[in-house]
Amino acid sequence: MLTIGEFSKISHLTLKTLRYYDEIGLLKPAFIDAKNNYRYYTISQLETALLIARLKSYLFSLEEIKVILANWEDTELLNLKMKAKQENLAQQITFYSSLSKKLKHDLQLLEEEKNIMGYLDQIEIKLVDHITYHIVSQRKQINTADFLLHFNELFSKILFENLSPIAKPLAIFHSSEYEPENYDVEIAIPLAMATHKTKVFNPGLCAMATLIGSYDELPSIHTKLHVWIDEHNYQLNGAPFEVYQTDPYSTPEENHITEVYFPIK
Amino acid sequence: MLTIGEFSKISHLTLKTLRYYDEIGLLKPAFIDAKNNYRYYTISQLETALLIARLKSYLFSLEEIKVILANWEDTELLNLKMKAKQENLAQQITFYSSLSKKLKHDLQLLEEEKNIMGYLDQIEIKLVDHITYHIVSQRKQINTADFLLHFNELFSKILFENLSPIAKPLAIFHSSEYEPENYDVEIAIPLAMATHKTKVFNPGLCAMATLIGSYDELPSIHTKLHVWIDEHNYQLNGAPFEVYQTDPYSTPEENHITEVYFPIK
DNA sequence: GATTGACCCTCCCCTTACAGGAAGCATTAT
DNA sequence: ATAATGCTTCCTGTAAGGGGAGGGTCAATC
Repeated sequence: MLTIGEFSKISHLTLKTLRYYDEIGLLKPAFIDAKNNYRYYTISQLETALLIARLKSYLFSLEEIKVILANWEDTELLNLKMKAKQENLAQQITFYSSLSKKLKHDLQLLEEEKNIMGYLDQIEIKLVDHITYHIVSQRKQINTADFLLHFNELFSKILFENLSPIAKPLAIFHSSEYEPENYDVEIAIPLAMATHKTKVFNPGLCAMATLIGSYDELPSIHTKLHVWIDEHNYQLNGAPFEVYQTDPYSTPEENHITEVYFPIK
Repeated sequence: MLTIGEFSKISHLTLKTLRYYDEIGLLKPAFIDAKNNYRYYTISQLETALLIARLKSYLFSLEEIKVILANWEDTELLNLKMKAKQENLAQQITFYSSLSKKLKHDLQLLEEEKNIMGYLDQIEIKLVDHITYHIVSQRKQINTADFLLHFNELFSKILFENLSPIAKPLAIFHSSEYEPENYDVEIAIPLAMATHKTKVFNPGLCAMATLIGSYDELPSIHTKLHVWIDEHNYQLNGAPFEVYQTDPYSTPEENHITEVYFPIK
C-alpha cells in the first residue's frame, strides 16, 4: 500500500489532482483508513493512473475518461471515442490554420499602416427596391452553429419535390433579441411559380451591403447597416435578410459573396 | 442612446455578455441612469464592440483585449501582440498535429487488437553497474515546461569554457515530492578530467530502462521502474537520472533515445 | 515520554467568460 | 389600471484543479 504522497511521486500526479480524482470518482484509493481518512493506493492502481494520464494527453475530458475506464473491456467504444477525438483534432487544426491565415492578413494591413477594422469603411451601402419573390421556406429556432444543417434540410426538400429555384437562397432573421442558442431564422428559396406551398416575399425598399469574404464578418455588416439606417433617419421595416450568392461548400471562405438587406422606410 | 437590449441586438453580443463586459471594465456603457441603473450605449460604442468581437475571434483573452484597447493608438503593441498570437497558433497547430499522429498510431494498435498501453510491457529493465563520471552540473528548482531552456544554459557554459564532454548529458531528479511547477533537477555533463568545477557522480548499481520515442512516455517509464524495484525487493539508493542519447533539437520525436536509471541496493 | 518535523486531512476561495434563473423595480402598451 | 416587457442585482454553476488556512497524525529523535 502506498500513501498518497508516495503514489503522487511515482505516478507523477500532484496531491491535489489525486484528491480531485478521488472526489469525482475517477480514481478512488483502494483503501481509506476510517479513523483518519488517510488514502492508500495499491501498486496496480499505478497502471490506471498511467492510463488516465495517457487519455488526458489525448485531450479527453475527465468525464469521458471515466466512461472509457468504466467500459474498458469494450474496445469498440474506445475505438469510437478515439476516432471522434481524431476528427475533433482535425477540425481544430483547420480552424487554427484558417485563423492563422486571417491573422497574417491583418498583420499585413498593420504593416501598411492601415487599421484592422478598415474593411468596414470600404463597405458600400446602397438603396435598392427588392423585387417580389414566391418563396418556399422553413422557419425555426436554431442554434447559430447549426445554420448550415438547417439549410441542407430545405435544399434536399426542394430537390426531392422537383422544384426549381429561380434565385439564390436566402435567410430571414426574425429574432427580436440576440440569443445565439435560440435564433429565430427562416430559410427560404425563391421559386418561379406561386403554389400552395409558397408565400409572397415582398421586402420593398432596402438598405443593402455586399460582403465578399468570410461569413465571420456578417455581424459587423449588420451593425454597419443598423448604424447607417439610424444616421440616415430611416426606420427598420421588416426582418433583415441575407442572400447567399455563392455555395458555401464549394467556394473557399475568402470568395464568399453575401448580400445583406435591411427593409426600411 | 441605445438601451442594453437594442445594443445587444445590433452588436450581436448577449445581454449577459454586455453586463459582464461592464463589470470587468472592458466596455462600459456611455451613460448609466443613476436612479434606476439602466445602462445606455452610444452608436459609436458599436465600433468598440465590433473590435472586441474581432479580437476575441483571434482568441485574445478579455484581459489582453482590455490592454490592447487601452493602448489602441500604439500600433506597435498591437503588432507585437498579434505576432505573439500568431506564434501561439502555430505552436497549437504543431501540437495538435503531433497529437493526431499519436492518436492514429494508437488507433492502429487497437485495430490489431492490441492494448494501447501495451508498449509498457515491451520495456525491458536491466540491472547495470553505472561507471563513475566527473560531471559539471547545475541544480535548480524549475518548471518542468522549461526543462530544455535549462539544458541550453549549461550547454553554452560548457562551450564557452572550452570543455569537452565524454558522454551524453544527463538529468538527475532530486525532488522528493511531485510538483511540476517546482521541480528540483540537476542537469549534468560528464567530462574527461576532474577539475575544481567537477564533482564525482557515482550511482553504482542501477535498474535501467531504455525509451525509444517521445519524451511523453518518460513518466510511465519512471513508474514502471518504481514498480519493478518494489517487486524485486530492491530499494531506491539515490536520485533517479536520465541520459539523453539523442539531440532533442535535430532528432524527430519518435526517434529519441533516453535511458532512465534508478540507483538501487 | 515528549517533541519535532514531515505528512495527511477537510474546507474555502480563485481561475475564464460567461449562462441560467430568481426576485424585484421600471417602462411601455393596451 | 393592468399586463407584458425590459431592466436591475444577486446567486449558482461550469473544468480541472491551485493556493492556502487550520488542524489532526505519523515516525523518528531527544
